[in-house]
Amino acid sequence: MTDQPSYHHGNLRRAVLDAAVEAIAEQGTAAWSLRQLARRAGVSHAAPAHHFGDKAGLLTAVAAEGYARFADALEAAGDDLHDTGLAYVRFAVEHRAYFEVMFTPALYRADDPEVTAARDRAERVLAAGVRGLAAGERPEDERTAGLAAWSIVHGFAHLWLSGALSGVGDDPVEAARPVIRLLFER
Amino acid sequence: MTDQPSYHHGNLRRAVLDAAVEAIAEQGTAAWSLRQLARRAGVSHAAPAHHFGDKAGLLTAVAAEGYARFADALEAAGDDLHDTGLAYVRFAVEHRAYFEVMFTPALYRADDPEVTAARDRAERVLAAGVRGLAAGERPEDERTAGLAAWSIVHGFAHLWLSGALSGVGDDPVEAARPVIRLLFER
DNA sequence: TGTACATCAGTGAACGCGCGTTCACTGATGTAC
DNA sequence: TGTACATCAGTGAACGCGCGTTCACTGATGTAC
Repeated sequence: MTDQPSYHHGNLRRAVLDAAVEAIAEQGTAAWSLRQLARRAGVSHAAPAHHFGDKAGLLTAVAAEGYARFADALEAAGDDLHDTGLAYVRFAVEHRAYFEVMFTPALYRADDPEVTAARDRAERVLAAGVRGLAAGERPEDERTAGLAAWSIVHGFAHLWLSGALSGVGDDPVEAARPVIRLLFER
Repeated sequence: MTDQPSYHHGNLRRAVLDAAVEAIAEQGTAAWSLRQLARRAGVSHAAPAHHFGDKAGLLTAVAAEGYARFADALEAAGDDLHDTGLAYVRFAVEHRAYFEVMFTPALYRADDPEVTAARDRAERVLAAGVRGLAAGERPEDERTAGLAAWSIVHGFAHLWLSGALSGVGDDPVEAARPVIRLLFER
């Protein structure tokens, strides 16, 4: 996340992170090695370990960056919970590598402070959206509404990523629109 | 799936499958090898490959068995879509290894006939539940209702498995109840 | 401005290890006569 | 019922390979004087 310019060969940290995201998007979260990433990034095979320690360290950086970008995307969607929901689905689809790592905590150190800070920020954006919509309801109803909203967008996104929604067309964000509307506009 | 009694050492195929499910539940879908499974099952290291060919073959068998058990669980829940939804969440929580493999098609051969047959059966149960509930509505509304129902239970289950719903208590099935109710009973 | 030194990102050869795969084999079961 | 043979699930030694890790190094940059 610190994104310092590196000394000898441009920004190696950035290059390795990008290679990781690329490899995960192509091959999933399992089928890659630090050496493969180094080859992809055009650096020595020892460089990734030098920067990140091990795979979990690298994936922790991916998760932290992912949650930060995710929070940015949700914030940019504005105050309407529908739009926040669509932004949630759009992020998952457009950044599937980040999304898959973020929601597979067995892969990384989920208690890393940078990760928890970025994740908390994303959750605060979602919670604010729900509060705006369920204002005046009883606290437990607001909580249920929040869980329902989170579940429906997350479920839609994950089902689409897993290929289960093949009959839904090639624009998952548009396909999500009536589904999200159904939850709150009746 | 065929579950034939094996010749020399009891049911080796079954033993390897059980070891795989156990290992995946403990360590995730990535951090295991065929040799490790063989050790866990107490068989020679060549046995898993003998039966399943490779990791993808083994995971294809896990996915097929998972979808079959999943369809059984949904069928057993009866005609009420709420109960089907709760059964969906319960299956994910109680059989997380199967569930995670099933919805990560990059891990296995998703076009395997046994897999597609079991998956189609599960989807038919879900579709029937939605039809019972959305009867008389326009086709596209029924489709939207089906997507919404599937998304909300899948999202809740996946969020819980990923540890994101830590504030929800230790009984995810009970916690899912009001969330599912919110979708259809207003 | 110039020189000498310290720092440290990144290198690359070397290592030991667990992996998947191969392959000749063993031995229990099923079948033919 | 007994014998001889075929089948094939499962074994275990051996292989070559890519992996993560170590470690002495290189060389560009930053700093002190």
